[in-house]
Amino acid sequence: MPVRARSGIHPRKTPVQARSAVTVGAISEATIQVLLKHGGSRLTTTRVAERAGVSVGTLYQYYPNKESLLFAVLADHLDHVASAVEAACGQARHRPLAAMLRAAIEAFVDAKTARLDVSIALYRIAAEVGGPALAKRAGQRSRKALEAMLQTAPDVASPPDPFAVEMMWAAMAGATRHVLEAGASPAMIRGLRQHLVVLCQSYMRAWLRTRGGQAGSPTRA
Amino acid sequence: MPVRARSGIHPRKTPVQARSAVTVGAISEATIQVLLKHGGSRLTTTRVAERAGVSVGTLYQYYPNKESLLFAVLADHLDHVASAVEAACGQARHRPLAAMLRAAIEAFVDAKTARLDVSIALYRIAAEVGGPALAKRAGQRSRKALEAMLQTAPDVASPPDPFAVEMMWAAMAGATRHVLEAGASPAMIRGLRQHLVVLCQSYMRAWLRTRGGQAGSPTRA
Amino acid sequence: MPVRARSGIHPRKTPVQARSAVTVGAISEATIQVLLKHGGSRLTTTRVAERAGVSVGTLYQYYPNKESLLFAVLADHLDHVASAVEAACGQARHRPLAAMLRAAIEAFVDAKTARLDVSIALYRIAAEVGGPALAKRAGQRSRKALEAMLQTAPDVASPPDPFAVEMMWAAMAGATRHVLEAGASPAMIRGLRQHLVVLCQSYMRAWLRTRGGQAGSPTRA
Amino acid sequence: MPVRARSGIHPRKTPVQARSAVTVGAISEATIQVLLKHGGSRLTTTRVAERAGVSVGTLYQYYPNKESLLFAVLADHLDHVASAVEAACGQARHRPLAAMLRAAIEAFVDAKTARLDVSIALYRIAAEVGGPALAKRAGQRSRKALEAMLQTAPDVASPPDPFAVEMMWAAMAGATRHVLEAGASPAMIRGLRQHLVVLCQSYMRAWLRTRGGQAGSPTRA
DNA sequence: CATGAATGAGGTTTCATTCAT
DNA sequence: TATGAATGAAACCTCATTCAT
Repeated sequence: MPVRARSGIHPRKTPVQARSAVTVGAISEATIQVLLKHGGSRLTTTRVAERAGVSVGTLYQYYPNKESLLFAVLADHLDHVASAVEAACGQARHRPLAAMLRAAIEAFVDAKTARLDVSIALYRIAAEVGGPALAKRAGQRSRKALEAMLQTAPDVASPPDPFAVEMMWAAMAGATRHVLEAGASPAMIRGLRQHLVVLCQSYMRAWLRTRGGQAGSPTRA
Repeated sequence: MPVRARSGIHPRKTPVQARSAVTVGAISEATIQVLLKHGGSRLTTTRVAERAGVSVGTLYQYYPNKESLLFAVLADHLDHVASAVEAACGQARHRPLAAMLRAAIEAFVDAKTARLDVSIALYRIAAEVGGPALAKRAGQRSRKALEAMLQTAPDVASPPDPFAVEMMWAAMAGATRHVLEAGASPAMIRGLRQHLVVLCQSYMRAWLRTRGGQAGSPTRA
Repeated sequence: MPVRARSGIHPRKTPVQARSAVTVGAISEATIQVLLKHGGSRLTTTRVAERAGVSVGTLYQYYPNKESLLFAVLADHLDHVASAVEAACGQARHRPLAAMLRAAIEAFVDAKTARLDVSIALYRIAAEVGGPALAKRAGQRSRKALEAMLQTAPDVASPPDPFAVEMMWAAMAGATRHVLEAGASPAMIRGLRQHLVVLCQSYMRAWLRTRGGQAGSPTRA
Repeated sequence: MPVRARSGIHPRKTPVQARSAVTVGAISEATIQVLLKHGGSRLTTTRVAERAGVSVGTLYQYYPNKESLLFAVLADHLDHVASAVEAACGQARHRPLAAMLRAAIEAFVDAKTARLDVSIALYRIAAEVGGPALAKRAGQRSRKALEAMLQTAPDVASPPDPFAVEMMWAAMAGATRHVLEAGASPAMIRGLRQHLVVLCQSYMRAWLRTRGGQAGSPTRA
């Protein structure tokens, strides 16, 4: 398997040997540790390598540059979360709307808060590392899964349109980020987990109720 | 009240001569321009000064370091948004709940999207610049205003507890950030503006409906 | 009285008006204060002006540049010490050798330690400011005075040659500097004051004893 | 024993590869060269690196900051001098007092004047670089050695107390500094070397003569 | 393959000095 | 005369990246 492009954001080689896999894992983990301990602006390739117990040179064998390293770590995290949502959506098909939403949202929040520190650390670098682009892709996966799930709801006549799902997703992801970045206490996170369900359930119901009229028309004052 | 700290995040001095005020304004504006044109990691104090038409030394007469410059610009923006929300909340007192929420939310979204590019640029640097701390403070102002407004709603028996308002605020602020960072089209922003109203209205109503029982209990599946 | 050279190390103008004299005095004192508080490398013209309660511009009206300011302050101090030694030497004429030396040495140490902090602060900048040159001039005055005094000693047949006096002066000035820079305790300084007298007395006597033979020949082992 | 401090005055790492040692040596030597050629205030890390034939980055791999570089060079010099004194004191044990003192003093002066330019250059930066603290430590070594040596003098009943030795050391070190900073001619240095011996011999003898009475009482006038 | 010494462009910050007001 | 805002050269230091060993 040939080495890939010398620059760009993709990993340089795929770890096929056991040793490589261990090294890559160590580097990934070290990246997060350094991020947590020193913050984004103090994250240097040398420090990451040191923490991972390898030399800088070795780090550069697996990642063509610093950006690709951060990109990979962030992508991993987002993929992991998206997978969790997909799995939950798959399992909740054909259940009532409320149950569906609860399942999806709890899966999302749990995935995000399983390693609270990691989530927060990654929010910090997201902006400098193509985070929005990555988030878009990961978000699409989640939204696709949500839509597919919603199609199977027995208590919903016609499923919500993509925009409503996008909106709900924005509220879920955005509110979660907002709360975590504010320095969430465990109690706060439990509250978020519960209320996000209420919020999405009521939004979806409200939306479905008005779908006959002008899409998305909120109650007029 | 001149601040003389050699370090820290607060401005170094307050202009006493007329031309100083002009200079400070130019630096602020230049910061945003550079942020927009080059992005956070390419923002250098030299470039900002150049763009502002002053020397680096001048920049450092007003801000003790780069961070304080970014901090000040971000704080300005957040203050501006918080003020917009406060104003809207003040004007919407004693109107029905739905109208209240619409007013507040539209004011918020409008303030955030009036200068779309600025908002997006500032999201990019927020993490590196004490953004969360600032956001917390600014958020508190907004939430206070929202709570005070909600107390005067004629069609609400007992007003929502602080946590519900916090949650709603997280959804508003978070969803808006999410949408803007995803590269919002004007149509998208209009959708956001409308749907955020639906979302908050339905959440508030759902919350009020259940306030007799266990606070925040969403519908069980 | 015309303004002097625009550059160089000499004060720019001589204070003829009362106001000027006050200003110059304030600047001098401020220089020492800043030196004590911040150290030589943190001494800036702005800080000195601030401390003196004038603007930088004003400072530059009296001193053409930073070096001249430090030079002036150092010269003042050395002149003051040299004058003290001269006065003591003048008063001790015609007294026995031991009394002469005691008078001169005590005057020197007292002048140097009257404002301990100032002496120490000035040692710190001496090297960067033509200190050695200044010290040479001030030293010459003191040595002249010592020589003149020694000529009048009733218990000395022929007075010591200039080199012996130079040597003694080096020991006095050098040992004092050494002790003060080491962070002298008051007890230490009292010890210095006493022992320097013993040291110089015995050196002079030893020297006079051997002056018949090869000048400066120490006892052979 | 690699030291990793990002700040402070200690070297950053110890060379493990062969070429590192060469680099470190070159930097040390270059520091002295630059000091001699440009003086303390014109000594910049860039210039030192240039002269050493390495890049600035390399310099900063071994010294965390400029101060630590100067500190190291100064410490080297003082250690070297202290070692010379120690060696001389070791060899002169059990010889008569006068011979002892001559040996120690000549060793000291010779060590200080072997590279006259270096000594003078280092005096210039000593004040800005923790020189007094270093000098204290190095002085202690020398004084210990002197005391130990004096204990073995066959012609001295009871050896001088520590303060007398401290005083003598202050005179030796101080006078030498004074003479060298004044721009010593070779003849002057020869004179210093001889007369310092007389001075210390006579002081010690005077001190021993009076040790029965009040310690350190000089002859009363 | 791994290592870690070396590179050097580039960023941040300071401060002596000037000059319009 | 006094002021203090402005200047900008120059210093310090970092860190992504390379490559000889």
